[in-house]
Amino acid sequence: MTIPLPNQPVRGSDSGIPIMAAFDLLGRKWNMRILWELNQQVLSFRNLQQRCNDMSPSVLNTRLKQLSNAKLLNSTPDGYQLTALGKSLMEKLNPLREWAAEWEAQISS
Amino acid sequence: MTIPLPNQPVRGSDSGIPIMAAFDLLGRKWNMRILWELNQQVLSFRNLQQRCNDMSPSVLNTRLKQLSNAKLLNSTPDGYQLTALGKSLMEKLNPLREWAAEWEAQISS
DNA sequence: ATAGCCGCTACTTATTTAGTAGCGACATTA
DNA sequence: TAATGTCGCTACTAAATAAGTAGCGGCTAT
Repeated sequence: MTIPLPNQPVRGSDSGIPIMAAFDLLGRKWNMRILWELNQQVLSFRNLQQRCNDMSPSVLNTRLKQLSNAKLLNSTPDGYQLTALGKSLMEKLNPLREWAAEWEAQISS
Repeated sequence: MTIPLPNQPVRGSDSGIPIMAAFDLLGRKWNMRILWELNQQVLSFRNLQQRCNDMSPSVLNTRLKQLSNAKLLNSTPDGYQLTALGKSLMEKLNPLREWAAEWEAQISS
C-alpha cells in the first residue's frame, strides 16, 4: 500500500486532487485519532499507544511513518508532535467536534 | 463490526465521546468519499460506485447501510442522498479542501 | 545489577476490503 | 411478446490491513 500524498494517484482516486488524497490518508484507521491526540499534547510512542486504546504497536508504527512522511508530524526528543501543517489540519477539523455533538442529539432522539 | 454511533462505545474509543465516534465512522475506507460525492449530487447505487473508482458493490452496500443507520444519508426513488445532518457534516468538512491545497504545496516543495 | 521505562520489530491471527459473477425486478425497444 | 438493458443488490473467494503477542537492545534510576 502506497502512502497517500497529494498530486499523485492514490487509493480511491486517480485524479490526484489533493482533497482525495486527504480523504485517503485520513480515512485509514487511527490516523485522525492520532493527530487528535497529538494536537492535545506531545506524546511518546507508548503514551500515544495508550491514549489510542492500546492500539497495536505495529500499526502505530506504520501510521507514524505515513504521517511523518506526509509532513503532518515528526519525532522529537520530547516525543511525537505535530508540524505546523498538522496543526493547521486539526484547526480545520475542529468544527467537527461541534457537529458531532449535534449528531449525537439527533441520533439519540 | 459494530456501526459507530455517538454516545456508545465504539471501535477506537470506549468513552462514547461523539467526536471519537465520528472519527471511527469517517475513518473507514470510502465513507468520506461517498459523502463527498453525494454532496455534489444525488446518485444511484451504480453511479455512486462508478464515481468511487468502481469500489466493490459489497463494500458500498455495507457503507450505505452504516451511513444511513447513522442518519447521514437515505435512499430515495431518485437515488441516495444526504440528510440535513449529512449535509451539515460536509459543510464542516469544506475547509479541508483549502487545507489540502496548502498541503500539496508544502509536500511538493 | 536489577528493575523500569523507551522505541520499536517480528511474527501469527483476525477483520476488513477488493474482486467477480450473477440473480430477480423493472423499463425500453424490436 | 420477447429480447436487451439497467437497476439494486447478494454470495462467494481472494487480497490487504489491522490486531495481538512476545521480546530485543538501549537508556535511567535505584
